Amino acid sequence: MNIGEAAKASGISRKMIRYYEEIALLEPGRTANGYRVYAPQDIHTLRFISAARRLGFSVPDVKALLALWQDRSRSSADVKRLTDGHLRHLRARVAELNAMIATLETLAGACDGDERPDCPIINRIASTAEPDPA
Amino acid sequence: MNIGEAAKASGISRKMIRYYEEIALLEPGRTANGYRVYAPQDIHTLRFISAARRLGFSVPDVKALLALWQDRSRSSADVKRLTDGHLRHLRARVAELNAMIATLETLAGACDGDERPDCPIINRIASTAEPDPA
DNA sequence: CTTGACCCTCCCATGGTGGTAAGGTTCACG
DNA sequence: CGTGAACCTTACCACCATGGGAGGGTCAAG
Repeated sequence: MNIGEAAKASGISRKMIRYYEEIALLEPGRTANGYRVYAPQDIHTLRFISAARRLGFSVPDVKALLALWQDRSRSSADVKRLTDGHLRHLRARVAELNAMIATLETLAGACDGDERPDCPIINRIASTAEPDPA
Repeated sequence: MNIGEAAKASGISRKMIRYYEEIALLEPGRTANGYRVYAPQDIHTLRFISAARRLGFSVPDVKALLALWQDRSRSSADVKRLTDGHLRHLRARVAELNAMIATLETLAGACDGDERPDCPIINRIASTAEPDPA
């Protein structure tokens, strides 16, 4: 299986497949002329990577997950620990984004959105930016 | 005002202040020996940038906001349009993250987290990754 | 005059992803 | 058998933000 077919089979671009190899997430074989060859197990690994990425795991986390996956003597506690850390990260990010959304919704709701220059959104950003009264 | 003082006054690192200058968000003066000099207006601009970044606006968006801020004949509709676009982006991102969180919470909830290898989290990622039955 | 605290520019790294250029290979069709 | 398309290879560059560091200039206080 060539890299092009592997890309189709895994839904990962050729570029990213080469990148994942570069950072040692997988190690496909090579033909005599240097072409990468993907065995079914490599495709499975690529799809594992893709699934983990879709769950938002960082590439280093994916690397750790792959190692755990391939380690038959892993403890599920390790997987759970990694997942819980990732969940904390995701929840923190969502909280940040929700705070931004709340502020922006308030401001946008107060903005007339007409042809006049007066705008609470930009006023708010500018006033937050005013020099310290100190 | 030197870059160090500007950094303290704006809460933006020296590195980023130079970067913002490089991408033409501001243009401080220079002393004879090449040191950057920040006027009060520059500090205000830096703080504007910081406030907009904290609201999650991308640097290109911040550039547009700065231009609108400095344009006394702007229409508030332009500001609102930009903000609404940003809001859509934020909401979409939150929805993605929430979907990941929901899946991961379910899986983590079903994972014993003990010393045994069996783990629904990794099983799920691996089975999502199985070859197409096709 | 030395020392320490600044400042300068230039390069490198990250995390993921895309592009592109210059070259080699393989295959099917004529 | 030749040739062109469709692959493959490596090696760069880009993005967005941000941080680090090297190597060197400047300035003020002691």
